Amino acid sequence: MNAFNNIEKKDLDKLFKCLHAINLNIKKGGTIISNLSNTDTICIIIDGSASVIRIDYNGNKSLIDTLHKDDIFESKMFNLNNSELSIIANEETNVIIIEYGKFINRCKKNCPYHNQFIDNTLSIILNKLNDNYERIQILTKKTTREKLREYFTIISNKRGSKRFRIPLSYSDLANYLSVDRSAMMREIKYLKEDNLIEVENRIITIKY
Amino acid sequence: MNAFNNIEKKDLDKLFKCLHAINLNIKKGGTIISNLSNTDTICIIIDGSASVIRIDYNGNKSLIDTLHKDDIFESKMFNLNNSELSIIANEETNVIIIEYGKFINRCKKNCPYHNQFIDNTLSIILNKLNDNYERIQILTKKTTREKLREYFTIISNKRGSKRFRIPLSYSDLANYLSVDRSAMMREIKYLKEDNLIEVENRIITIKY
DNA sequence: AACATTTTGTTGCAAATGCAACAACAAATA
DNA sequence: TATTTGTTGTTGCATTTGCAACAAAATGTT
Repeated sequence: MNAFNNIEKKDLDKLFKCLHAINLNIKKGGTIISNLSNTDTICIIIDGSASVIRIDYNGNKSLIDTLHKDDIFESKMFNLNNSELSIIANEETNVIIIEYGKFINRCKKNCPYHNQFIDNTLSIILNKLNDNYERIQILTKKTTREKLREYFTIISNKRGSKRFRIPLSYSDLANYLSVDRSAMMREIKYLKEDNLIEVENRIITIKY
Repeated sequence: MNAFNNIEKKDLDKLFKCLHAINLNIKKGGTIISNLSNTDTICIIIDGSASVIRIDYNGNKSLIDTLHKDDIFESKMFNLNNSELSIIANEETNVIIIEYGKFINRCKKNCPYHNQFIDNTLSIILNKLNDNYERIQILTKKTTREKLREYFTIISNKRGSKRFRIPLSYSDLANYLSVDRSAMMREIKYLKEDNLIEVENRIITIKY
């Protein structure tokens, strides 16, 4: 799913004009958006990836989210009172920037492609919300074992198979689950010993 | 903020007709929506409150979210593959049910109130997304102490004061932070002893 | 007012977890 | 190809945490 799904090529140009969309190419490490408090903008990742970073009043940085191809960022999503937000490109990244007002206020003509665009955007945002609920579902589990099992069943259900490849490195998975990596590796070992899963590299098989 | 903000009373009836909106009054314990897999619906809580409950393949129930007045529920938010979802009224609750298709496909007339309604809805959803990011920000902290401090600073920033009343009982707070209640009480005691906070019932003062 | 129910405060103890530290690989880069 | 950088696997140990269990307050209900 992407924000321009089901919009014909010939209409895209019209849409971009209507939205006053700005194309940006940002090199690795470059800042896509900073200091969001003032501007209400939508940012669509065309390709590449970026990190959403929060800088609190003490100057501590924390990674809030990672944006990938087709992802949408909107300032209201991260309304982190009293702290600054930056979006930094993790690699060469192309984005489209749109002012929120231009996005939401359709012109009088009621162009079908603008409606389609809003429809797509809403879908992507609802999907993001779903991802968050999934993560909360995992993070609220008390033990590392429960977190792993919840994560594995979610992936397994998505793929429709008890055998699947996890889409993260084990280091990244530990971060996602918010547990110590070494403790997580230990727990995976125990899950294997208890014959609940099988592991070959990043391919997991659930045995129950 | 509520989904019908800035829509005039006289337009509301037209909007409801246009949306084919259904009003429901559900008594305490009653089911608002169940078995969501098939229907793509939007549910707006007019007053009362409700619990979003997930029932997994083993029949285990877990509370996913609590809906309050003005909250919006959309099935795509909880696209929990392979498990059922129910929304149960926690008290007498009035809701409005709208089919997603009717919501997103504006009629040819491009009625301003329909646009306003979509605008409002998107705002509420973005706000929900923000709430989720806040909770994830808290849940990814490793220790109970860090979770508490993160929670306190978020509330403090929202209220614009170092002294504030927490909007939850301590039992509910423990649930929200996903920590053991007794362990949390112990940690609050330590925070007091270390002179980092002051506590009078549910009023907290941050001392740094 | 009497009763039941929920919330709060506290503690000992066992279990789970983070941390530090290191070695073996694998992958990316010069 | 050599070298640097990142990932995986493992362990001992101190700390944190969940759990169980109980009493005291507070709150809600008849």
